[in-house]
Amino acid sequence: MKYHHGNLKEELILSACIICEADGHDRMSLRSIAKEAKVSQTAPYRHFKTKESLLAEVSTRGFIELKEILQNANAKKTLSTRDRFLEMGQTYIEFGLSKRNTYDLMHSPVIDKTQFPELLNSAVGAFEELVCVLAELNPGISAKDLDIKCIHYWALVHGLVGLLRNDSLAESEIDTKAGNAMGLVKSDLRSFLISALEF
Amino acid sequence: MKYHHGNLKEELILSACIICEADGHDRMSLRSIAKEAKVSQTAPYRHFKTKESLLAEVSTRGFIELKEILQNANAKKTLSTRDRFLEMGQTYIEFGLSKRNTYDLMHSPVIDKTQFPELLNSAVGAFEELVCVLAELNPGISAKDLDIKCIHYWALVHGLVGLLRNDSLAESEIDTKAGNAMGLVKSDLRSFLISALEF
DNA sequence: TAATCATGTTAACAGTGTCAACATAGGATG
DNA sequence: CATCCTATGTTGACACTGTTAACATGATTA
Repeated sequence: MKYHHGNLKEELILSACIICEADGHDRMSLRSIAKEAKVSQTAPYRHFKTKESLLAEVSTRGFIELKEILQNANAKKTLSTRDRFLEMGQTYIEFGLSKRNTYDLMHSPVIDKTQFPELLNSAVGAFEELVCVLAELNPGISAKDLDIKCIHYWALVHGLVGLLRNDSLAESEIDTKAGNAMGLVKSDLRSFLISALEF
Repeated sequence: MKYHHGNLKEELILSACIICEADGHDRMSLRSIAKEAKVSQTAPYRHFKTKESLLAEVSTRGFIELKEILQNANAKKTLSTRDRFLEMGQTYIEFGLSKRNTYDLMHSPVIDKTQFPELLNSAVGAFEELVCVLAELNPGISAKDLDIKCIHYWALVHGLVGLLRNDSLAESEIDTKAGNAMGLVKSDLRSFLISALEF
């Protein structure tokens, strides 16, 4: 049995990604990850200065994956620009709903993005996918208006994920207007996005 | 010196509100709150079954305050419906930015809202303020379309807060498009909301 | 007055992130 | 080849956390 693991850093990150998505980043302990890699509790400290920096790595991978699937959605060249845009919106929201805990980590304030340039870059990268379609969708738009449109739609899908993530509202047994509306949107995301487009 | 505190529950909640906003809910410990109330570490457990339930109380008060300030914004009867709507949007966003940590707690998944009916009610209450203005702003709108509009704007402001909260993007030294756009929106929130209205 | 209940206390448990001190594997250097 | 250095691992410890159990006392009620 060799003393050195050989690939510990990567294995720790992968374990962290899995545990983080399974249990939520706040329930994830460095020790449990170390144990899963069959390594001592403090071994991770040879690769990550702090727990936060490991989480930053997980978050970064989340943004990278997000960027990739957004790119894929935008790469369906048989679709019209408008349809690709809708596809991207749907893709984003589905990512936020299926990778709940990872998505949560990605937007959690426990990680100070300014301290992790790579993380910041990956986050910006995902955002810029949206800029691309919107620029294509609105030829001749001024830079300022494009910026505003980007923020608008980014906020829209991001906010929508935040709301839909709240099962408490969407699936609340209390029959509130909010609950109804949420269910309505959730059941037909595409229609909602279209109507949002036409606002 | 009396053995019984007399008003411990309320004092704990108030302390929790302060500490939570100051340090963030994840850095807040029950023990520190107990210490601040000059009471033993386990005294809070006579009033709160778990830390989560104390946080739920803090969150509830956040939503109640949010509802109040939204109501206040909507109560400025000298303003047009449209201006009141804009006022509410601005109010919401400012709340999210000034009470960062509280806002974060209110939307944090660490609290399972389904387990705290009072919290759920307060959250729905705030939402319904938006429903009111939008109904007034769009007379004769169908129930379904109203629902969709509500979700749309709620998601928009909620998402915008989420993005603006990320100082990493808004104040990033990296001169990205995202950063530029964010600063643009932040500097003139009202214009942004107006343009969002006209989309 | 006596009994009960709400509300406080102390002691302890298992779990956490993190650090210091130590040990060895494997490559670089003489 | 021998030696040293650095990367990477280990053990042990610290202060802190949420939470429970067992106990004590203040206030209320019969």
